[in-house]
Amino acid sequence: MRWDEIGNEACSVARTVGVIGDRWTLLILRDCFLGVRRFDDFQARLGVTRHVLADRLKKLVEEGILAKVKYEDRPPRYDYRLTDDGRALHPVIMAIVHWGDTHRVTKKGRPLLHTHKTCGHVFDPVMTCSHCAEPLTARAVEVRPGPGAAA
Amino acid sequence: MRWDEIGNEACSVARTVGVIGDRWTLLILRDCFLGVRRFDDFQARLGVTRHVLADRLKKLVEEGILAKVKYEDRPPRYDYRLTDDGRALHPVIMAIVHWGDTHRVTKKGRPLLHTHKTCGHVFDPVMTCSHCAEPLTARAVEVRPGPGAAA
DNA sequence: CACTTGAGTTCCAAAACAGAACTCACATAG
DNA sequence: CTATGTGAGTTCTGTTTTGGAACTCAAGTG
Repeated sequence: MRWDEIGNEACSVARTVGVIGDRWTLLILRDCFLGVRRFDDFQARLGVTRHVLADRLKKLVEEGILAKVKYEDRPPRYDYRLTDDGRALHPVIMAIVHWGDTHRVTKKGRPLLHTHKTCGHVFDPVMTCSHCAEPLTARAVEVRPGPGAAA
Repeated sequence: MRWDEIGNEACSVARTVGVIGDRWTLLILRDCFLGVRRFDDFQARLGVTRHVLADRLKKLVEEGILAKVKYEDRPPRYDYRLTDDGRALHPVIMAIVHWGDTHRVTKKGRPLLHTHKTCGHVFDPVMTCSHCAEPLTARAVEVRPGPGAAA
């Protein structure tokens, strides 16, 4: 399989990975959620080559994850902002952060702390069941083919 | 920045991405959670080259995400199983699946349905706050430097 | 003995990447 | 009006990483 075909797979993981399953793309998204918007800021923070950054941003725009917005007319300047589809990726980034925070800790502790504005407390993200609201564990989840399953 | 240096970054996203932030690696993990254990099964399901598959499995074992377990003595045969650290990645995969299910749907519907054994219902994963148990939104989360923040 | 299975290795050409320099449009300073 | 700076890329070159296919090895099967 090649990467330009992965969007056609039946699996939702494959289709999502086709959009965000690139090392740099995930780091770009992390920075987007931290408020980074401009080309040179991404480049300086990530240390990615400008070449690759331009390519990834273009793909994210094509996929509707980021929007290129003109923020100045003369000279024309654009920045990249999360769309609603892009913001919907927040749980993915939170899940990734949390795994790093709990399974790849350094002696110094966590690099970032998350505060929930709604309740005002520092928190960890917890994956729960939309029906009973209990925290999910891998073993408590059963997977069955759905209507869109492959033949 | 090159990939062999990313594990030293202060950011938890970077450290996690250094472990699982590869296209094939995420698909391998998806299959692990679906119960796939053997080299040839991964290869057939993913369509990845054997070369790359061997490399990714080796890295996952080195990282402690998978364990290589002998399941037959003569001839010696091994399979790959999730460790506890690996199972802790379940929320990441669930978040990815859910984004695909909701933002990259096909007319046919979802390829897989998830049932929560605890409550017996088909569900969606919901990211919630460990403190107040409310569902999280990107805008309700405030990020501040923690003890392990970079200088 | 010929064939199959599981789990990889080896080889080569094609694609992606890192690093650095270069472009372009405009703004500001001297 | 030349010199410098800024934001947002593009181009160039040499190194890595892939994709695809074939090959190996150890053991079991007909």
